Amino acid sequence: MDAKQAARTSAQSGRKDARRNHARLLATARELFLEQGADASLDALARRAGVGIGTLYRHFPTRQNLLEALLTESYDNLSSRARELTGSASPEVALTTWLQAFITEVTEVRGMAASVMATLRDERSEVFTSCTSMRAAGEVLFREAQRAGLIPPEVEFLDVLRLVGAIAMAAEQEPDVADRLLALALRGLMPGAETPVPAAGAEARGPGAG
Amino acid sequence: MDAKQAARTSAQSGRKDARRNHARLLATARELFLEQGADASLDALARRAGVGIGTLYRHFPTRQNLLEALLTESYDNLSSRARELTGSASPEVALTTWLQAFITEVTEVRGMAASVMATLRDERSEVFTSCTSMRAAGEVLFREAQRAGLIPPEVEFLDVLRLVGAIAMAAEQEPDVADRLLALALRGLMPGAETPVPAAGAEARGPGAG
DNA sequence: GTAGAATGCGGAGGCGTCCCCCGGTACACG
DNA sequence: CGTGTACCGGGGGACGCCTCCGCATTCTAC
Repeated sequence: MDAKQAARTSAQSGRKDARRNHARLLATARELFLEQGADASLDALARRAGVGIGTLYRHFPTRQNLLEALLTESYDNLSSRARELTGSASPEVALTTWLQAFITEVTEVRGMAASVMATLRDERSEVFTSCTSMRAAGEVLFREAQRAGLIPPEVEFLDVLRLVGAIAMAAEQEPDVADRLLALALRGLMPGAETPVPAAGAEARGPGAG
Repeated sequence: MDAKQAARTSAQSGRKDARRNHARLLATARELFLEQGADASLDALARRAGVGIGTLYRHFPTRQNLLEALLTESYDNLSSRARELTGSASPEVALTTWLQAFITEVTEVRGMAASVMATLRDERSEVFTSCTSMRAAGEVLFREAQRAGLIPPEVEFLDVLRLVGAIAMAAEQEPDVADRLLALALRGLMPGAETPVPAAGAEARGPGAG
């Protein structure tokens, strides 16, 4: 039985104590991680939840497992948020508002943004379903903005999420820069430039510039 | 004696063995962190450097201290890189090339980007001098691009560094997205939009979008 | 209600890491 | 060459991670 199934199994197990402990651990984890960040001691978590350490590890064999369970809730929040914003008269405001919400949600627990970045690319993750839903819901907003001519057609939504996720990682250390960085990312540093970025190999003095 | 002074003292101490151990530790740290990331075991570092663990902690009381010492070298590299690129016929290529170099340099050691973000804001840091030089050298490139009309005048260079640092943090997990994210950040998601980003409080459905 | 089986619980303990601390030692200085 | 000082080394306590297994609780069948 792998980690993924372990978590799922105990969530649906017929035994009452197992379900209760599962719920208790999840709630306590959210509380503790909010206070201390995603690297809080798991021993402390078990203690605070009033549960043996063995029980914690049976329900969530890895810390990542625990984070992903919490992440699921965040993704679901963001999904409904996106649906609320869909069809807005201003696709621009809708998308930027949602991206702000993304950052806020993900920044709440210090260290969570890294997990977000991980789940964005890992298709085998426990949270893949929630993550996909969120991506789909957000992409609707994105397409609306694109249809309105606000976003160049060749931009990929996944890259946008990655960029905003990167901003969230930075914002965990310095919360007040989140808005400015998001604004900068949206407008672009060099909006008018023709060459988006030179080829990665072009580390020399610059083609045709010497 | 605080951590900052401890490191500085041993770097300049009259004693030969102290200087030798300092240099040895620094070289070994670079080697080990390149291999294993910035969270490699410090016991292992001392062992590999052929030095007692106590010596390591006297020279570098915290892991952050060690990272910052390495960071100094990176910052110095980036400074000279910027100076090489200054005055290029294409300010656009010069700046983007330098920003790429920034990401490459900072991504080399897994976990370093977080320290970079930290030193960008901490004026009391051991590396503040190097960091400031680098910022100044980079800002010359930035101003050239601004003078060429490539960058809106109200953009702040520090925010650019923060954004690129954020991309670097993300790129540590997924190196191949660095170029795409940088390109996206340079052009902007919504280059033509008028409202850069709604006020942080505007979490409602969207003004006038009722 | 009861007995047996299945499943989950709990925490001791092994391991690795971090970091403090102090007895001993090598070096600078006269 | 002698002396004091600053540095060296590593033992050891504290803590966190995770495994393992005897015991308790819950479920199921009758």
